[in-house]
Amino acid sequence: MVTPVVPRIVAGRIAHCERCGVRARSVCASLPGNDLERLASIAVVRQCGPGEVIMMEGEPAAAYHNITSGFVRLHKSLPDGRDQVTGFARPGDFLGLASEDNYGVTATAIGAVQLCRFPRDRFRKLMHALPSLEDRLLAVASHELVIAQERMLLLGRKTARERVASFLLDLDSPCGETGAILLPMTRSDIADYLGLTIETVSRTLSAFRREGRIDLKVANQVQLIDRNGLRRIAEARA
Amino acid sequence: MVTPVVPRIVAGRIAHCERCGVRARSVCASLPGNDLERLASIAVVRQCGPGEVIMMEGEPAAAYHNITSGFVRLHKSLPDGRDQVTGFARPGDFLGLASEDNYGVTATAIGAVQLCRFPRDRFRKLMHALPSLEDRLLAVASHELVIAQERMLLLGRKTARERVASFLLDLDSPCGETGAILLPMTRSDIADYLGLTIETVSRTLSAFRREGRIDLKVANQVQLIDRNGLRRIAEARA
DNA sequence: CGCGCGCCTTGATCCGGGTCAAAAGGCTAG
DNA sequence: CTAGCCTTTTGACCCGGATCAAGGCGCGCG
Repeated sequence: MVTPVVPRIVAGRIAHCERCGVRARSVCASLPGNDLERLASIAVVRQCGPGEVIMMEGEPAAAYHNITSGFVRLHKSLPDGRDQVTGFARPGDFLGLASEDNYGVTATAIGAVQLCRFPRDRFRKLMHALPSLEDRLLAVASHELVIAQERMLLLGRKTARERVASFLLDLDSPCGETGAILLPMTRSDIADYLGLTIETVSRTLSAFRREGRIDLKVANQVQLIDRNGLRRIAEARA
Repeated sequence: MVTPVVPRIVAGRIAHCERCGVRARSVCASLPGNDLERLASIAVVRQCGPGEVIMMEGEPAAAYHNITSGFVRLHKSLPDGRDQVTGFARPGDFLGLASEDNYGVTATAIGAVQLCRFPRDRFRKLMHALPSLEDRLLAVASHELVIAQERMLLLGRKTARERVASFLLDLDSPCGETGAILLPMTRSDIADYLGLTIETVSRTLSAFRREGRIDLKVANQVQLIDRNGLRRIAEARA
């Protein structure tokens, strides 16, 4: 599944990340052009099919990845099958920061995914040679930590309604498009992300619809109507 | 509360961090001696009394800190008073990585705390000048991310018994001493850390005692007896 | 076109842990 | 030593969300 390609093509793919705006979780965004080229020179393109494991919790952290297209589910599991999704990653996002010698989470492709794969040793060597890259990594890691702590508050202290409202608003902010939010993940992914069951997620979404806060055209397409109401629910101000 | 001191003294305090072994969360540990001195040159010593706020969630991230002595509680709150402790920090630990322009969490002193305070701008300038420091920061941030994701699994998917068992084992590993674990934090801190109530924490500890897995001499002093049993409970293997 | 198979929704019931209440230590001041 | 206060423990009850169990719906495929 790992196909070496000529640097030029990969550079194009990495540069592509920049087009979706400077994303807080993107390492490539806002890197100088020649640093991007150096990065491209050590990258190989990797294609993954739906459900394919990109990296596995506990295995040696052999590489970092940058998502070119598709969505990725990051998660940890308990031996009895209980699953906690720690995050979703989108095009432009960087994978592998939450690793020491071994990967800390499993990354699974949702649908088809294309990535740039950076072998660990070569990447780290390059990181030491490129200060702007190391800076960017530290900034992304700090951002991820802030997000992670927000999620601890959600998982430890929020009710089901508060969790689902927070989730909808989180999806709303980053890339507002036609107005409707597309959910690339299943109810099961959402439930595992929010520390709930699929039934509770479904029931809560139905309740929000009944209350006129959202519109559910199709199961994976949500229109936010009463953003202020959702915000009040998410922040427990009501 | 911020007292400027001559660099020499501060250097001593920072170097002191190294004595408690190379801790994964310590930025100073394993830094070259002259880098430590450079660090010391921009530091001021800060003393905090019990309950004093070291940094406040949402406020401009004006400084980083390194703990010289005492314990610190890191937490986030909801408007209605619900509180989630995102972590505890010990001597040698570095505070402020989970911040972008503003602090992401509140840090409160548990008991008396002494810190080295590094003004943000000067610290960041120094970081760019000292590659070993930036490397270390990235390593600590990666470690924190791994920990954070472990905690998401705990908060999102584990039962009360599993949470308390995990907590006891986490405290056991880092600095094993006489055998008994000293809990510097209150039941309320533990509950807010584990996403439970004080009653549930207390009940679960009592249950573990009744089952012969731990011994509770005093409320804040726990002796682990059946580590394997606790491990089985924590990892949901039984 | 209809059948089968996932995914999602809805309903009924159950239970882990929250809430409310009170008793038991433990610590400090007098 | 005793009073007062705060933290922890224990008990009784309750509720939000999990679990168990049917349906509904959309989609690909024969």
